[in-house]
Formats: sequence, C-alpha cells, structure tokens
Amino acid sequence: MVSRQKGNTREAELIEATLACIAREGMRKVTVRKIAEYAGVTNGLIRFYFSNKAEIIRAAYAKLLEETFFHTSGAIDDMDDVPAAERLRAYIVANMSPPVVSRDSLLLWANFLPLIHDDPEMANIRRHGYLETTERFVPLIADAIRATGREITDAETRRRAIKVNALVDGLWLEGCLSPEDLKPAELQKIALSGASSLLGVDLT
Amino acid sequence: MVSRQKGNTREAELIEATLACIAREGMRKVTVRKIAEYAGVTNGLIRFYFSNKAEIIRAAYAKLLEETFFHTSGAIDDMDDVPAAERLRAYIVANMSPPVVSRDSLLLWANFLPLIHDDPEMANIRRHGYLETTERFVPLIADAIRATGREITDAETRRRAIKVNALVDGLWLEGCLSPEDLKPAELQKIALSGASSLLGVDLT
DNA sequence: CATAAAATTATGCATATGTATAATTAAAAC
DNA sequence: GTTTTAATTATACATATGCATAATTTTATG
Repeated sequence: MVSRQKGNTREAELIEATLACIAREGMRKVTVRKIAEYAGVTNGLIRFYFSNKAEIIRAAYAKLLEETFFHTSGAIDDMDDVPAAERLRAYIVANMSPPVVSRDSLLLWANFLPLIHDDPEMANIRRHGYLETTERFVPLIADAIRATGREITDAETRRRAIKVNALVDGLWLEGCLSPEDLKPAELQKIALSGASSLLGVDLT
Repeated sequence: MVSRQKGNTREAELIEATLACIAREGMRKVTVRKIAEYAGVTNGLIRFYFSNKAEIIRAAYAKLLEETFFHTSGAIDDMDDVPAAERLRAYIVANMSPPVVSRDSLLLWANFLPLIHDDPEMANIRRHGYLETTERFVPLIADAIRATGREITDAETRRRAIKVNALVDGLWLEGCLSPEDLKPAELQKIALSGASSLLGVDLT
C-alpha cells in the first residue's frame, strides 16, 4: 500500500494525475482506473476524495486555469509603477512562453472545451478564468495606447484589443502545434512586433 | 427498415451523422450506436461500410478538412487574373465567414485534435489538409507584399505570413467562442484592417 | 499499548461499448 | 416471377467502465 498523506497533498496529486492523463491519453480514454494508475494508487481511492468522475475532471480544469493565470498575470505583478508599454510587453512575453505555450496546454485546452458545452459547472469555471484574464489584459492594452497621448475612441480601443488578443491566441495555437517551427524566442519577437503594428506602440 | 440506398449516399450520410454527433455530444460520448441513431439506422449497418469505429472517425475528419478547404480556397478559385491584394482579401473574408466560423467547426476541431497524437493515420489526414491550406495562403501573402513593389527578405516575408495567419486563426477562435460579441461582419473588418497593418498593404 | 479514526485497497455489480455474426428484407438480374 | 446479391436489422458476447461497499492497513489519540 502506498504511504499515506494528508488530504490536501493526495488530493492535489490526484488532480495532477488527471491532467497528465488527459494530456497524454485524451479525454475519451480517461477512466478513474487510469487516473489512479497515473497517481500510483488504486482506483477506489478516487471516490474517497471526489464524489464522482465529473468532479475530479472539474477540479483538474480549475487547476489548469489557475496555473495559466498564475504564469501570465504573475509576470506583471509588482509592476504597478512601470510604464504601461513595458507591462504589456512582459504580459505578452509570458503568454508566449512555456508552460503557457506547450503541447500539453493546447491538448488540455482542446480536451476540456467540449465539456463546457454540456456541463454548466464547467462553463462557470471557464467564465471565471476568462474574466480574470480579460480584466488584466484589456486595460493593459488600453493604457498602452493612451500612454502615447493619442486620441482614440473607446470602440477603436476595443477593436485594437481584440486584434492583439487574437494575434496572441493565434500565435499560442501555432506555437503549441508546431514547436519545432516556432520556438518561444521567435514567438515572442513575432508577437511583440505584431502587437506594435496593431497598436501603434513600440513594444520591441 | 429504412429504405435502401446505394453505397456512396449512405456512406456519406453516416459520415455526416458522425460529424453531427461529435459536434453535439463530444468525442467521448460518441458510440457507434449513437452515430447510427443520428443517421436513423441501426448500429450493425456501420460495420457494413466501415471496418471499425476508428475508420469512420477518420473519414469524418477528412470530410471536415475537405469542407473547410472547399469554403476557403473555393472563394479564390477563378481569381487568377485579379490583383494579389484582392485575392488575399477574399481569402481572409472566407476564413472569417460561416461555416468556417461557427461553434460546430471549433468543437469539431477541438474534438479531433487529441486523436492526431495517437493515431498516425489521423496525423496524415491533418498534414494533408494543412499543406493544402498553407500552400494557398502563404504565397497569397507573399504576392500581396511583392505587389507593393517593396524590397523584403524571404525571412521577413515568412514572419509576416506567420503573423497574419496567427491573427486569422486567433480571430477564428474568438469568433467561434463568442459569436454574440464578434459577428462575421465585424470579424471580417477586424481581420482585414489587422492584416493591413501587419503587411503594410491596404486590404480594406 | 490499545483503540479509534482516517486512508487505502480489494472486490463486486450493473451497464455501456466495440465487434462479430446470423437472420431478414429489399433491390437487381435473369 | 424466381433467384441472386446487396443492404439492413437483430442478436450475442467479451470487455471496459463508473460507482458502491466491504475489508485492510496505517496513522493518530488516549
């Protein structure tokens, strides 16, 4: 029998195992038995920490979003007194770096996506993570534009934000799909020069 | 008993049913019985047209890629004598329009993605579709830049192509995820003005 | 050290699933 | 109109799966 652990540690291990299992096997091959195998325990134990399979999947999704938020928003914590352009730069670079850019992150994202459509709980978890991210990104872009002293309407600002957001998302996608063609360093250069063109702000 | 049909029609119906089933239920809930139900036949019939489940899934994926290629590349067929910028414009607009932009297309894409990693056949199907698309898109961008008469290195041209491609992919993603916020018309405007900035070519 | 509580394993069960194959029905051939 | 062939249904089976629960082991408590 595997040595015992306090609730929190073992629970976290099971969630980690779930993410690893989803990333490597795909959601359709994920079973409670396989999750247990990944965690090095027997299947019955999962029921001790989670009331059913859906719940551990939800916990894994929440964990994934937290991690992503930690890595992107974490990069601009303690930068309140820094110019907006520099903060935006750091934020974009973080979004173009591992572990945000990785095969696993894309696979996890894709595997969770369909669940959002038939499980309202999953939809809530996503909404929360999405708002958290948007609330940091969009104002950053708005500030960077305003810092240049240019006159710009709210509608136009919004359109610029959508573009930069799309560019970053698209590059994230390409970077995850073709890591040989687009390594993080180049990804970051491309993202920064692209965002510079789109915003009329020098981020390079 | 459902009235009989010649091989091709029924086979195509089953593939259509598979795509509908994947889009609405998610890959993990797709069973041969459910596919049959979507097609209005009994489960045994699937084995008559496909040797196993993996094969009908592969056929569905190939169909999806064909459809996408048909809608995007189809938009610039018979445009050989038109200026490159205009062809690029039409191509981008096609990529920002239904059915390329739709909830279903994103869901299908996400559901198929994990299969590419453990089924070499699926990887081949994807590679084929990807090359087909890239071979039309990248030269279009290169031509549009060259048509302005500017001097530009191959490496820089490639970087620009990656950016535009990422912008389009990212907008596709956002458009599929939030169809209320980003309707096709606005999506197209944003994509065209964004690509214009990134390439230094007027596409609006 | 004995006992209680918590963590982990082992086992069982009902159902779902992929696949195989036999039975049946409709269209085609002659 | 009968026979052949192709298309479709019906049935069966072994396995996988989620969930439940009993048994066991480890840690904590006194």
